[in-house]
Amino acid sequence: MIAPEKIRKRHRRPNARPGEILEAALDLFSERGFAAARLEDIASRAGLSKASIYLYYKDKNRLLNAIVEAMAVTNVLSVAAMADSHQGPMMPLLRGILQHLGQRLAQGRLPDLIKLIISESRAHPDLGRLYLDRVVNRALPLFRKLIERGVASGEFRPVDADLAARCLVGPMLLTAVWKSVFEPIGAEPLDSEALARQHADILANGLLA
Amino acid sequence: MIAPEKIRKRHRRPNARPGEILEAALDLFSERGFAAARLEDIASRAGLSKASIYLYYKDKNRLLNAIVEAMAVTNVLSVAAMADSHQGPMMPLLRGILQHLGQRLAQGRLPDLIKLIISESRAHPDLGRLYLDRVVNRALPLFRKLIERGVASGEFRPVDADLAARCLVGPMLLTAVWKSVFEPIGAEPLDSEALARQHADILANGLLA
Amino acid sequence: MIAPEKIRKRHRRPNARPGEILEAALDLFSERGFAAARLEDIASRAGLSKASIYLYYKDKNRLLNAIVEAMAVTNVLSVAAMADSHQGPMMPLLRGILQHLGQRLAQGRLPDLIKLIISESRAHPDLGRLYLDRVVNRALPLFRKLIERGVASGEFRPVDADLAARCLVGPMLLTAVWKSVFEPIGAEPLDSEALARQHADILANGLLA
Amino acid sequence: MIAPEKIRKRHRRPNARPGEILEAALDLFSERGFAAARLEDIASRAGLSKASIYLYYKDKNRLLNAIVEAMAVTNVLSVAAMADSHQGPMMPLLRGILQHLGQRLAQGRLPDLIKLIISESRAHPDLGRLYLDRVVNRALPLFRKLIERGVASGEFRPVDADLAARCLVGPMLLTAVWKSVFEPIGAEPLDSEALARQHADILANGLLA
DNA sequence: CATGAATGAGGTTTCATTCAT
DNA sequence: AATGAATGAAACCTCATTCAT
Repeated sequence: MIAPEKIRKRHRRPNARPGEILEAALDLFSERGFAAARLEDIASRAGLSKASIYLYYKDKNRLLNAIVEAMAVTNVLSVAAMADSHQGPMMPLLRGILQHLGQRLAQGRLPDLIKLIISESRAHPDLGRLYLDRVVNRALPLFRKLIERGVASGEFRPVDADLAARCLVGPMLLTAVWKSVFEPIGAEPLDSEALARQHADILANGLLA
Repeated sequence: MIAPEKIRKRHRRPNARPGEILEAALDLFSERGFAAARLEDIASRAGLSKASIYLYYKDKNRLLNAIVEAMAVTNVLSVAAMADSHQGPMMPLLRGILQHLGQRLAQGRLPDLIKLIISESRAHPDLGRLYLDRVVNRALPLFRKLIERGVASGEFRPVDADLAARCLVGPMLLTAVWKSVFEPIGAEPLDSEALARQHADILANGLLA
Repeated sequence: MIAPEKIRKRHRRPNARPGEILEAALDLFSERGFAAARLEDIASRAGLSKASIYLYYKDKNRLLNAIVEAMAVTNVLSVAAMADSHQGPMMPLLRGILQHLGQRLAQGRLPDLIKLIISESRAHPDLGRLYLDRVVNRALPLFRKLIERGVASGEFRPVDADLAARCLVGPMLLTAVWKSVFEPIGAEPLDSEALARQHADILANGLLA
Repeated sequence: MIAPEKIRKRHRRPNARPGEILEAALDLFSERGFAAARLEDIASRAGLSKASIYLYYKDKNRLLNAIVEAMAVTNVLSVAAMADSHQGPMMPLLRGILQHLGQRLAQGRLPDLIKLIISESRAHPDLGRLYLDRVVNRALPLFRKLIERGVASGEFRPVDADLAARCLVGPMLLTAVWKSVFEPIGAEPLDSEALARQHADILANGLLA
């Protein structure tokens, strides 16, 4: 029952610092853009001084990279785990994956991360390629293989698996963009889980009656 | 005996200047991001001096707005025109629209424009809302109505038209992002027209055999 | 009879600017040391704004290099010219050279330049080697050859010409240091021309009666 | 069973710490210049932490002063001792003094100390005046008096004793600068004892045959 | 219409110094 | 006695913007 404001500004939870900084940085980078975000604002949102950031990250660019390194892998891993442990027809698995992504898009920082990648990859190619290697080029082949499996087993019609994988991902990307770009400027919120369900439905059965 | 290119530089297509500046600005803004793009680089790519940009645009922000104002509307208009002049079942129309978008994504500056919007809307909400009003909030309802029509006529299964419209758009957005973000940093090119076709196929018939 | 303050801050004597900046920079660099000298102070002493310095010199280091490049060569050249055009015994020439150096040390910026070189060469090895190549390694051999000639002709006793050359230069260096280091903090002024004369006298005849 | 070097680190020659810090500081100050030298580097070279320096010296400036205070006096004292205990003609004494200085310049930190004084006296006038009072204004009069004695006894020709004293010192200064400034950036080493001998020779007999 | 020159404002980064342990 | 962590202050450098020609 210690009064929390008694906790010192200095030496406070030293192990939590890096993560707090990353959170604040992702906030500011996705709000203002990397170049326009001020280290000072990041610092004050993370509850420390501008100079202290440099104790944890060598410079602004490293901070950017650290965000991606810290956050990028998780989502692919969880999807891969779902796929690995799956038996039986593909469609229920795809439905499950979409539902899972719908949830992550609804709750966490994934939309902001995706927006950040889109915004900064050109100007920071290393960053972009990191994401390409660790996420995109893992996730797309994973989806592609699931679809190929479905086609091979006769569950799916013979589609181009790579293109179909992108059709699968597209609406998820749209959701991420909607939540990170348009909702903050006043667009009406999007129910990402409902969209994931509807998308799974169309994906399975098509529009035609 | 004046060197002819001297004449050209000064008196050349005087009305083309603004457009050239916008092209150069879109180049630089999508390469570096708005904040990191230097007016001087834009100027030199447009073939004039930094100070001269101010003869055409009051400041850097106006330049950004001008890009969106100049380029945003076109695509919606063409899609709307296709919809207006259409008779008969919906699916062929949707297929045509997707094919049309696939082409525009393959050729023009549309991917860069979309990337720019995604990147800068948060920091420039006016810009974002402009795009939301003029493009997003025109295009999505348009698609929604087409789908509603299909549902009403019994051509389509009873789907949530708004969500379905987003499922329709998602892969097109993914294509734009791929072309403006990942291809420039080394990802393998994406055939946007093939993807549009595959997408139309899945949209119509679903994956299931 | 034009009021001088009517002269515009902008666009004034554009060709004189680089030199004015170098003068001001040498002032501040030798007063405070390179690292401690503030660009802003240099700018204000040169009569322009901090940012304008960057129109002429890429950064602080280039400014430092430019000083040495601009000022270093002159003195060696004038000494070399005296040596080239000389006939007859060596001692009068050496006397003339010392007298010449005594004058330059009394009037110009040479002491400050030398102090700058001494102070900054370690931290800026390129700078030091530039001076070593362009000045030291030209001047010392030049003196050495004059002494060797005197020894060969029998005018001088058989001395080690290289060491003797350094004995010749030593008091001039001391003068430079005295004027740039000790006079500014209150030491009594040194008559560099008298010292040059006395030095020439001792050099010729020695102390012994 | 405590690792012995642990004991050492903590309890090792507790009184040696200040001196070790001064050595490290002189290293860094003469390598980088006072302003550019980082306390952290000094600390790590002295084998302790940045904050610990403050246990021994109040701030960076005191550290600088301490160097001069600790090291400056020694050399004058030893020279004065030589002079006091001397009998007979002056020239052998001068020769001995030069030889002695030649040795100190070859072995110890004297060149770096002199370079430091030259570099920092302007920006730290107290430091400069300290050196002026304790060293320069003791050493020069000392030499002057020796020369005056020689002149009075008829051993030396009638020279200006003050200027001659500076001629005596000049080559020693040159040696110090050479060793602290030019050798570290690649100039060929100078044999300070040989130079001292040659200098004594010229000083005694002059160049002329 | 066009631009070279100039600058004010602002951001990143560094570092001496302090504090709590 | 010793130090890891934290920060305020300051300096370099950049760049959108303006001015005079």
